[in-house]
Amino acid sequence: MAGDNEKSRLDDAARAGWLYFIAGHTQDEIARMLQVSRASAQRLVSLCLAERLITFRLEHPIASCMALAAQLKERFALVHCEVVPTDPAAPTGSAGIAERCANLLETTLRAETPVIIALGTGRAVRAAVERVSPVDRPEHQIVSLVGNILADGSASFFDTVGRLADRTGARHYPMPLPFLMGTEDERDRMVRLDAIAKVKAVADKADLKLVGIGQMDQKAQMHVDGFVTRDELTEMMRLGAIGEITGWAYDAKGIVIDGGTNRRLTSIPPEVPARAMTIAAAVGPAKIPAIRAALTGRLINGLITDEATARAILA
Amino acid sequence: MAGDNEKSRLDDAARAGWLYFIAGHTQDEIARMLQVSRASAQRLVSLCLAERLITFRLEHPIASCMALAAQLKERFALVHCEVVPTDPAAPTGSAGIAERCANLLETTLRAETPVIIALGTGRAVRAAVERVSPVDRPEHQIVSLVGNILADGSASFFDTVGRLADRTGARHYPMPLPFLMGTEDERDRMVRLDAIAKVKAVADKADLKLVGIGQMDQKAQMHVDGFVTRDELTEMMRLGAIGEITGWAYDAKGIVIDGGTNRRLTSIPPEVPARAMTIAAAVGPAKIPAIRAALTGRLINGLITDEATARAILA
DNA sequence: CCAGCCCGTGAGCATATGTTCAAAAGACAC
DNA sequence: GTGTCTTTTGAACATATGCTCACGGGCTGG
Repeated sequence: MAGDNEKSRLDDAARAGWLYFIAGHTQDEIARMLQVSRASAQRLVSLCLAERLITFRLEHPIASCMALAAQLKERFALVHCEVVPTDPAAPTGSAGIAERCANLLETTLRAETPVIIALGTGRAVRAAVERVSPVDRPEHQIVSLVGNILADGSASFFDTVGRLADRTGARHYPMPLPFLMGTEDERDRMVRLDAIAKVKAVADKADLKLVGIGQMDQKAQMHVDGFVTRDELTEMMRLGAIGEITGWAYDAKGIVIDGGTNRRLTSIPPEVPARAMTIAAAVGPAKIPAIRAALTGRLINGLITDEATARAILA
Repeated sequence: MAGDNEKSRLDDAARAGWLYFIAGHTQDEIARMLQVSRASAQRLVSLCLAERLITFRLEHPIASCMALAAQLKERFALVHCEVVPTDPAAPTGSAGIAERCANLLETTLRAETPVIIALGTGRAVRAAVERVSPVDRPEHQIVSLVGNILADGSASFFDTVGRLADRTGARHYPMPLPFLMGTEDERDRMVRLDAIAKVKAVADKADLKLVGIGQMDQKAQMHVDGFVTRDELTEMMRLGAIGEITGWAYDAKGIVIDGGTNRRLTSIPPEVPARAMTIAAAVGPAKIPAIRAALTGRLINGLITDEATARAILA
């Protein structure tokens, strides 16, 4: 009659689970009702959970976001992942994303010990920085991962580092040099300059890197914003570029391409696989292959995105 | 922006609920994740429950039984109610019922202070008694609610009192007198006999009364078992009888009928509404109207039945 | 601009829950 | 039966949860 015992044990487990979760009794009460010790009642409730006799259903848009985040975290071994509900009003709307990124920055800035935050460029990062509420944390350091001088000599308006430093009083290290140099040789000489090497040294010690992800297609932000010419873009696409992080173009496997603009790029090169907390903020159908590749290639170990994008990445 | 706050609060509640119930984190961990105090995390989890953002589903036959029992308890203000799964192998099978009744008896017998248990007759009660495991409790008392001599002078085999007393060593009070007397007058004289009056006195102090419910139709057990003749049965039906407890016939409203065999019945009359714990064990489609009437008329304040019957009673 | 109200907060405590461990109860082979 | 092995149990402790209360920040209506 082992089956019977087994069965009646599960029955009791179900009863206990019902009384606990649905009727809302304490385990003490349940113990009395079922004529067992409290410890046994606890075991029954555990068993009910372990045997999956009881399931939880969360009736809220957030639920699927949480589930997607957990899946992404699992699948790509991320240290951090957040998925926000897709705003039906603004499908590309990164409002939620920006909010979460800002929150992440604030959390990091709230740390007792001095921290170093490295920032990429792009609308997502910019929006995040804009939402950080001012706090006086002069002991922290903010460092740029990307040169912010355009090909035409003008400064990019994505001065994320300056903005964040404004809000915190932190020491900051912009990269006052062109995004792209004319030749590989020029780039190599430039990054060896003492001032630039120092910035790199700080960036290498960053506790948190927050970056955007750009897709490499005809509408690549990098080109639209004037960082690269159409020809340069086309060449990178020919070399297999599918996305870029801080300007570093990579292919569908998330491997950084050796060639094209990457050879003339002054940005701090990504660490592969990412060791420091390296979080990308990216949303939108166009960016999906780029995000997936970045995750696959371990260029990042954290992601903040929206539900629709998360779903597509996992699909 | 009140709506926004409201919404984001619910979002957080949903997040907290997800992390708590689905991901299985502690509220402390959740507090850290959501950047709030532990107390607030607790409030969010509560809110999630209060707003019914999360629902529990118990995938087990027991679940519906528990729900039905709770409904019956609520609807008829019962002090005790148990619903066991209907055994598909034996639809009339009272195995589960007997088990539960036996358990109830054992629990009662386990009491520190001396208790008085009153028993009715019928298969359900008999089966329950058979399943009680022997314990030595001589300080308790077992008393019969029903005379067990049939019209033909033979003893009913439903000697529940004797059986239970055997198993417990308790003092017991059978009712060694005919179930029905010839006339009302004879009955009145009989129940005034000192020996019988004493039994009644004990029964009136009973802590637990366990009884069966009989339907009053052509297949009434009371008739089948030879307690009443076909004519007597027919008369009671004409008077509106729909069920009986310890022989006392009652109508569809659960009101004990004044007339017919009830006037010649020696059984201890029911207390209406039931004050002592008065629990009926009854199963089966045929008994449904009788059970419902007994519940409605407060002839009983406890019920042990099966799922199918419970569902029908509530329908 | 200010006082007053009110909601939300966190500290601290009472309760409830989860876990460990030694002992009892069965199960099984002999 | 009898001894051994495994399983289950309850006591005791360590954590986690729920609740109360006094406080503070923000909104509202002068």
